[in-house]
Amino acid sequence: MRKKTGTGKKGVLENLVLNERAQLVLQSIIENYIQSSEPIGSRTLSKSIAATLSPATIRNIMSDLAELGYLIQTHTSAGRVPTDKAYRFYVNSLSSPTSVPEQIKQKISLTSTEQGLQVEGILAEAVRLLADLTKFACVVSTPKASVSRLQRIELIKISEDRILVILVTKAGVVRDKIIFVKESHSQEFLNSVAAFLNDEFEDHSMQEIREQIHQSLVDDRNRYHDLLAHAVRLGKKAFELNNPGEMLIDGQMNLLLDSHFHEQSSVRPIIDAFDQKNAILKILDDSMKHQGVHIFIGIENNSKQLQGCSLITASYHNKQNVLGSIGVVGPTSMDYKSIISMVDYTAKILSKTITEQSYD
Amino acid sequence: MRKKTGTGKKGVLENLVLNERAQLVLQSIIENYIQSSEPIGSRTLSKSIAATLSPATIRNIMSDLAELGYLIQTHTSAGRVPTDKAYRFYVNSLSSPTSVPEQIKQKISLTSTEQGLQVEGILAEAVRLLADLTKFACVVSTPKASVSRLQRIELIKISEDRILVILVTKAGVVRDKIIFVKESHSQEFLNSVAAFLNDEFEDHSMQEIREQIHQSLVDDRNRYHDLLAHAVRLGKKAFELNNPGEMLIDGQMNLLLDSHFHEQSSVRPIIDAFDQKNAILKILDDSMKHQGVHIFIGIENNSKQLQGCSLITASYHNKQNVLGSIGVVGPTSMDYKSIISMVDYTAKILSKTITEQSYD
DNA sequence: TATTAGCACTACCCCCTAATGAGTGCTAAT
DNA sequence: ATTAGCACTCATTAGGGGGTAGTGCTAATA
Repeated sequence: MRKKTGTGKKGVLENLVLNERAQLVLQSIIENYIQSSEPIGSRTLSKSIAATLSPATIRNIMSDLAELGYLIQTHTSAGRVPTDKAYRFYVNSLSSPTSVPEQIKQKISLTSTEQGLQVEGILAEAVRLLADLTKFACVVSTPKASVSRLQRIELIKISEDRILVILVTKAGVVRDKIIFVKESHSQEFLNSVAAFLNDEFEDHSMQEIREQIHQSLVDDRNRYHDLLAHAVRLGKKAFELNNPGEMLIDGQMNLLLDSHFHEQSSVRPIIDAFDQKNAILKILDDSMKHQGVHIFIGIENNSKQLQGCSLITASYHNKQNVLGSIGVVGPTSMDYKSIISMVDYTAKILSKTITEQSYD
Repeated sequence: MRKKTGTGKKGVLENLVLNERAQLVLQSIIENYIQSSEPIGSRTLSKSIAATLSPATIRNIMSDLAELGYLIQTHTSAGRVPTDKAYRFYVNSLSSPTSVPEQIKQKISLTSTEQGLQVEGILAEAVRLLADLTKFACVVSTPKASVSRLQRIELIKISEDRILVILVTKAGVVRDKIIFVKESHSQEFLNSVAAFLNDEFEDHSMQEIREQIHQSLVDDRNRYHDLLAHAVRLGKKAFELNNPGEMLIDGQMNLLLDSHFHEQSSVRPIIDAFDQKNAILKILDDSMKHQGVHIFIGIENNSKQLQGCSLITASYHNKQNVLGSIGVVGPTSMDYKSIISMVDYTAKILSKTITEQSYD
């Protein structure tokens, strides 16, 4: 801690804003640390920094930065390490995502449409790609059922008491599920029910459909209309929420092998978070609310388990709707600049690919 | 190495078969090592072993066992560690799978059928369950497309140039895929094509179907029959192999956190094997050929990457066919006895669950 | 007044050493 | 055939010293 020697002395602090030089030093520390993941000392910094400043001057600045909570020391005679607050400063100071190097752009391309894969397949390819590029763990949330709009429903009689329901959404997601019925229906009958449901609900969101069906169930008039009554009852079952695997994960292993996590124990809670899914899903959901890249740094995460890492996410969409988000989970000391641009670019390519094969 | 002192002296070796006491010692070493994963010395063993043998005697026996390749020393003055050959001996000496403790049996139950999940969902639950129980990595191969028999095919017009193909197999696997066509077909026409294909191919294996379709393509006569010609052409596309994710993996992380793998570096090749999939798939495939539990110990694996671990697998089936295998990937020093019984029991429950919801 | 050189101080890291102890192989006694 | 005894090996641990990268403070300097 640096002693203030006079009343007029202000150090790096001026109206709670870092002065320019302090910003430069902080940024330099962060960039150095991101590269080496080892505490940065004043001497090292004095060499690597653009402006010519002596180690002593830098020490003074660093001392102030430490006092303001941007830096910490692991022990007395060690160099300094950026805090989450520092990363937040750093990230905010970055403007919009920088453009991705051409050679990496070439790697980011999704070929799965050619193989007739559906959305899930495309997502799987995207998340794998991003994991390979960033060398961190990556996640992508599958399109939310509630916002997806119906393209087509099909009912197929599989056995006397089982009906296969196929739901195709405008975004190109195909969901199949089997429902059990007490009474047997002929395929012809199922066809008319399906036709009715298609007529009634095409282009409606799943959420709306469920609500309307619920409404109809309450409504007594339907009871006397045979087709309608069955349609409503089957429809209720068919549109009931089933969300198998709301997110895809890839590259978890990268975390364990990453040098930024010096100790295994620090990765453990993150792994647990992956297993439980909900904390990460929450973040992916949140990031769907606004355009562009979102950054969640360590301590800022509501989930305790995720306070040892940072997430960088971006939503993907088709022509009509925001469908989900894709993101990277890595150490707080990750290379934000390049990761941000990769996530941004990948999300854009993903959106483009999905839009191309959507049905509207 | 123990010096042979006379012509009549035989040590533990008698006609290339270990004598009873040597077997006991070896077994005891292995069981100790499985528990502690630390080299076993003669003194430790002398205490834990049932028969009363002095450390010196045990040393002699151990020396012989080492000479025969059952044990190795990490260094001169260290205790001894079982080799893969020793594990093979140990595993062979175990009779059939021992029964699973009641309290674990209760944990092994698959609830996903109640939620209307299909085969993939059941497999996912099974592999997760097994990973949780064993604390190792687990894999399961999805039913092989080639042996699955057709229950139903459905063609749904999605847009002018896209048709959604739904394949339902007797085992209850639903596969959907989108095929692209140059000329537009009406839904009615697609229905008759589907009806034709269903008539023709129900209960045939995918393999057979592909072959017959190929045959028909060569056959000139079909050219003049419009429906037939289209059916054949669409059918060809529909039945073309697409195998998204032929195996499901869970619990990879367990390996990295396991104490048996002292060094991270030893897990690396295994992780790579998971990524590449084919080596593990090969083993799962092989294990489908015979009933019961299969054990692959370290060096016995053809794949170099897998020589640092053991696999325990068992096939699962429905009433008619062997469908795939489920297995555990763990250290060569895993607790074979209990893992074997868990895999065995899980595979049986899995078979039962799948059989119940198969269509024949 | 801001910057910097100088200096005392701190604590980690690395290397060396010595002591410890678990384990072995061999031999001779039982 | 078994075991007690003994010399020997070698990993592991603890302790000590030198080196080093870093700090904070003070006083000199521009």
